[in-house]
Amino acid sequence: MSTPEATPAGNFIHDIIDADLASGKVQQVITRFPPEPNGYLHIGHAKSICLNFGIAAKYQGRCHLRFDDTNPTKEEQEFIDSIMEDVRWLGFDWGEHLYFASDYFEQLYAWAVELIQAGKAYVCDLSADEVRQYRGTLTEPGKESPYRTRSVEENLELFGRMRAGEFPDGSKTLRAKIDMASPNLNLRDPALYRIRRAHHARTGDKWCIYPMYDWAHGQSDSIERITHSICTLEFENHRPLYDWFLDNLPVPAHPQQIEFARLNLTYTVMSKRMLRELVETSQVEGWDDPRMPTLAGLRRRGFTPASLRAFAERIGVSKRESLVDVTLLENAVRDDLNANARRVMGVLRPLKVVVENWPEGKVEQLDAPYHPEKPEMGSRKVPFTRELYIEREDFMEEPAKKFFRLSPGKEVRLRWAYFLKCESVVKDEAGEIVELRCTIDPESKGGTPPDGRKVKGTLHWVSAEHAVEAEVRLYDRLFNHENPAAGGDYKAHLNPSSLERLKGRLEPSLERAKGGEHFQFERQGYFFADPKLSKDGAPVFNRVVTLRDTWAKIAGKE
RNA sequence: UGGGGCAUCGUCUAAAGGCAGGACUGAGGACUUUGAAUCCUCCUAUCUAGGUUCGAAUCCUAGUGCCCCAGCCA
Repeated sequence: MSTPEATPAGNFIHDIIDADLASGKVQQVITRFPPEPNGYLHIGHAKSICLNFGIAAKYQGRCHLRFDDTNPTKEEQEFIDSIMEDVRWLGFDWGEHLYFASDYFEQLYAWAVELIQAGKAYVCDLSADEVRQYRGTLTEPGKESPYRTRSVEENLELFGRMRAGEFPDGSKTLRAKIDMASPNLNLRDPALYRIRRAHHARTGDKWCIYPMYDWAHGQSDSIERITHSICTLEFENHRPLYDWFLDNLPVPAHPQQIEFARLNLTYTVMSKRMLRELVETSQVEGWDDPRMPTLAGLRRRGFTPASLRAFAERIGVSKRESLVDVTLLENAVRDDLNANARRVMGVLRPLKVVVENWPEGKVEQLDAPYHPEKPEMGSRKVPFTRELYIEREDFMEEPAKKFFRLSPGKEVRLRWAYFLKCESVVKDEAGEIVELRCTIDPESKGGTPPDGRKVKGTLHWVSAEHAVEAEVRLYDRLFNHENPAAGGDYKAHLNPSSLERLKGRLEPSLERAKGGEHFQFERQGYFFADPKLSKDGAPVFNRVVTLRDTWAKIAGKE
């Protein structure tokens, strides 16, 4: 069991566990994360993973990884693999406690037989349509199935033949005999088994009957001696059924189901259906597209496991449905990368600068520290030459109020280099600025002139001759609506400019950047060398998140 | 309209009858070789109406609003 960081800050589930420990109801806390392998994990799952593994760590218990693989028509090995990879990447370790609900199929079958013997389950021949008719509605009770009164012997025989494959798919179900008049629809004789000739990723063609979620989940929890079975709010209505099974079966333990509110994040969608649709309709480049809220996507974008854990910690856990502001996530990754990412310089939209008083051909290697607060991170050399690029938006011919970057006659500092003064502006026939003629103060080498004069602006820059050209991908939110799933047509809210690809001019050290490395491009944001796209000597950078931009705020107000 | 849940700053989330606290956001300032980071200051909340109580976010009553449930999905 790994424990990434100490994580107190309690929630209502911790309170329940504290009470159970205090009363002696449980000695060791055991939780589980139970994904269905029918899709990729997303940040909502990360909340659950952090909760369950976090509890195990806090109480020195353990957390199992259990795949809820009871529906072979939807589940695939690809998803099993990706889920394990994602949980590990997030920083959690289930040790030897990897389980599959399908491991329990035999035991589940035996319990079903016992339920039949106890007169509490029966084989029903109603079609799916008929079952729906018989179920009643929210306000009216259901009708009992005509097959409800079959004898134990007949049920046993029929159930055995269901398993043996004697009946066609969908022709029969095994149902619990509970109460067709219950106001809780889950208790109106729920199906336990359906007949489905489908190849299962783990059991192959051994079975043609498969257990339903409700029948499998609680018993699986019990087999694994889970003490606290934590799930999302929509399963609250299932808890009476969860308990009914455990109360009516000779199970080894009766775990406690606890529900919490799932995560919703602004400017994205979280439903598996919608995410799948985005992938299948090529709105994104795949499950791991850096704009996706999947763990694979966030990982490729450059989010760190620590930042996701910190985010989970900050949003807390409760039963209130909420829509968490995505800036919380963005700030979590800024915090992590601010502390740990090397600073480098890269110009995204270049504007040429000619330093008139710098000799042609002269190259000076200047020392530039990698982190302003962590000298132990070392430094690299950046070449200074007569022709440079600066950021286009760092120059204004007619400066706005409070603009203290470069403009005609004004002086700024080039980071780690010299003070630079703009002498004149060169334009093309169309009136576009194509070049700046400037001079530097040779006395100001390193960035501090001996006369002690100050400048308000410091600019990043790169030597034109030495610049490495690399693809830089500027990612923005996938949707331009705070809650795209709310209205119905979420695709109408897709942000058309969620990806901008451009050719950056980067400082030479970046040519050696390896896929998987993080950087701060100073004054721009945090970037990540895409592990999938980067090649040796040809990195591709994803923008994880911009830096906070006070200037944009000021400029926006003017 | 049956049943199950949930209502606290803009957003999340604490407070188990005793000063409504924290984080993020926002506003202002200090510092700054990143308009970043850091530091300081400040603003903003108990769904409504009654009741119990010396005292209510918390207990009671009656409302209101939102979410979930009619898969042989999970």
